Amino acid sequence: MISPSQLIQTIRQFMDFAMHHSMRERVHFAKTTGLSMPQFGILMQLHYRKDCGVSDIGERFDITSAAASQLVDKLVQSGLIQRAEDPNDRRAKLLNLTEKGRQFIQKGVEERYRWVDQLAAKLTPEERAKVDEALQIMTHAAKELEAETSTHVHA
Amino acid sequence: MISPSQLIQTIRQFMDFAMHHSMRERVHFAKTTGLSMPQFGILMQLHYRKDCGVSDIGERFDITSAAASQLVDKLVQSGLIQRAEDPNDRRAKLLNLTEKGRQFIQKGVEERYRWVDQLAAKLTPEERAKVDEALQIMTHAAKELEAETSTHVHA
DNA sequence: ATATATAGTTAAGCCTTCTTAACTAAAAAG
DNA sequence: CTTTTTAGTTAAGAAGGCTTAACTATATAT
Repeated sequence: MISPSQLIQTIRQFMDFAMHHSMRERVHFAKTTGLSMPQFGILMQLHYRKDCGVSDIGERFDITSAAASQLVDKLVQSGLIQRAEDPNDRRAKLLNLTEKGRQFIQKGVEERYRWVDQLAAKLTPEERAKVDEALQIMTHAAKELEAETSTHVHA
Repeated sequence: MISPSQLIQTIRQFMDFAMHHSMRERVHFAKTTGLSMPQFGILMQLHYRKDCGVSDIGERFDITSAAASQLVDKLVQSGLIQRAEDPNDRRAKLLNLTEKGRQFIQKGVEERYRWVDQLAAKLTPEERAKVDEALQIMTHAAKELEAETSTHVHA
């Protein structure tokens, strides 16, 4: 019987490792592609969520909409994201990755997940099965959590 | 039988979620404490690795030693890290968190891992056991990988 | 011993981000 | 229909990060 606090400890420990490595790869990828970290962050946000508004970006990164608008504009000019008018609310914009932006992110995935690949290579077949199952459980829980939270927001 | 590529896919998917949430919490914590992201990054690096040199910081974040030195200096002046002379090489510095710095990081842990707590709460006891085991396997593999890589560097 | 390389600091200046404030346009509320 | 709120943009200026270049001090190599 695993206590919740032990589990949390285990997850945190792994997340610490994962964050540490991801951050390095994130920094490196941004640097080699000539993107600033804030710009790269926005790209990743749009990779994760479609149809963001400008103020969603601001909220996500704790900056004003003005700042978000300026950053977004640079990415639009670089051709990495597209800024369309929302047909349901003509004040609002729908931000999304362009095809170029998607390819850009994709190109970085290999590099950004090099650590994951190395990690996976170290596991035995039985370990692989266990890890695969566990992380699918976690991902599933994460998706549920997300669905709940977004309904709470609407409520 | 889980193929390596499926496993990698599963890990990446979870890491995507984890990174996305961690980043938000990271940004928020830095903002509320008045730290810039680069400064917070250095703090986390020192949380992770003791006795860093200034140039290690530069290497980690892909900036020049000059830039690293300036950022480090600000954190020293805030009393969050200490910069001692390396007795084995009097040119070099040993950077470490101060007690204040450690408390600072610790205070942020609760906030930064709120998502992990929520996630853990959604699991059944059996799932907890599976996830705990799997992530311990991963953390173990990560530590091994780290040990290997650092010996390769010395070789 | 002399020369070279390494670790770090400092200063000048550039560039980006970010904020505030003023503005436009559309939606929602009265 | 008027007023108010909301979404986003623009411009000016402040703040911070980053680079280059010049420098000090220590360690290593010849």
